[in-house]
Amino acid sequence: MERKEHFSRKRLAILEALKGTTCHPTADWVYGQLKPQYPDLSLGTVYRNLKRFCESGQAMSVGVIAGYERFDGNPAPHAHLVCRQCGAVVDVCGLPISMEELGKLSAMTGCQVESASITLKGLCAACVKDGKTA
Amino acid sequence: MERKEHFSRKRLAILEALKGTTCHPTADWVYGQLKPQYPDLSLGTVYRNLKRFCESGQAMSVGVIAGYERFDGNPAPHAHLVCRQCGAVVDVCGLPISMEELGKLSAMTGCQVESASITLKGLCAACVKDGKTA
DNA sequence: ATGTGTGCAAAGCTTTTGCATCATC
DNA sequence: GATGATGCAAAAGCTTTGCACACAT
Repeated sequence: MERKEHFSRKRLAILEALKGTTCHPTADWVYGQLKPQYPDLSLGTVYRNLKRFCESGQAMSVGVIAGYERFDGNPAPHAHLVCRQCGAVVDVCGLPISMEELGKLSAMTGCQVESASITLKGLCAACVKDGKTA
Repeated sequence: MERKEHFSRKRLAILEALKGTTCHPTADWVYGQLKPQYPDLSLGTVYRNLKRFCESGQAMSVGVIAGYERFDGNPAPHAHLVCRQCGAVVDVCGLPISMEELGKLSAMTGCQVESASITLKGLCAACVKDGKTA
């Protein structure tokens, strides 16, 4: 009993929308982005597919920020900065955690560390420029 | 107009419950923990106070894990490991990010990095021992 | 006394899910 | 023709909130 996957246009469109942006969108953002082109798109479908992508490794979740789950179509490990002012999530390169460190941690703690994610908090470049620092 | 804070017993109990555990509880866990001693405790009160503690810096949020927000009464910066099997959140010492690194990142990206949090995924020590590794 | 904290319960919100229908293989 | 995918809408579930009352100062 092989499991066949039907590659629907909408699924592909959702994946492309996700991979075509670096804004780490919410399900609703993807929905709004695709709705004009696919008027009969359903929000449930967006949720179903995003979840599917995360499980299959084609995408990942950045976590729940301000009540909304944020997704990331970039599979390469990298850090994120969450702007406390505008809520933007921006990629940050120069990940300072190595697999070596993870191995050390595993040995020290008795846990089995499989992956690490770094989340920074602060102000994004745009908000820094605005100078509206609270 | 100074703002007076009334230190109610329940508020103190909630804070103590949070600081007295390392399990990074949910609001519901705290509620269940205190309910026997405070039969008229309300879940809303737990939520209100946890939120308050986070805003005042007496506690922090570890984020939303499996649909529940997890809280941490330990103000010292440290990493967390989320067990993908049992959902436990355990503290991990030996934080490999320095303020120096954060400064570098700020300069490189134009952002203003204010704090960093590291979240590891894998198996907690207990689940490693059980050997039920999927 | 005054103003804050709480209980209760309803509302709010994102996300999930069931089922009939449609698309893909 | 089968089987997987989707639309629609209801359900689920955590969290928030309004209001009247109780408590701390």
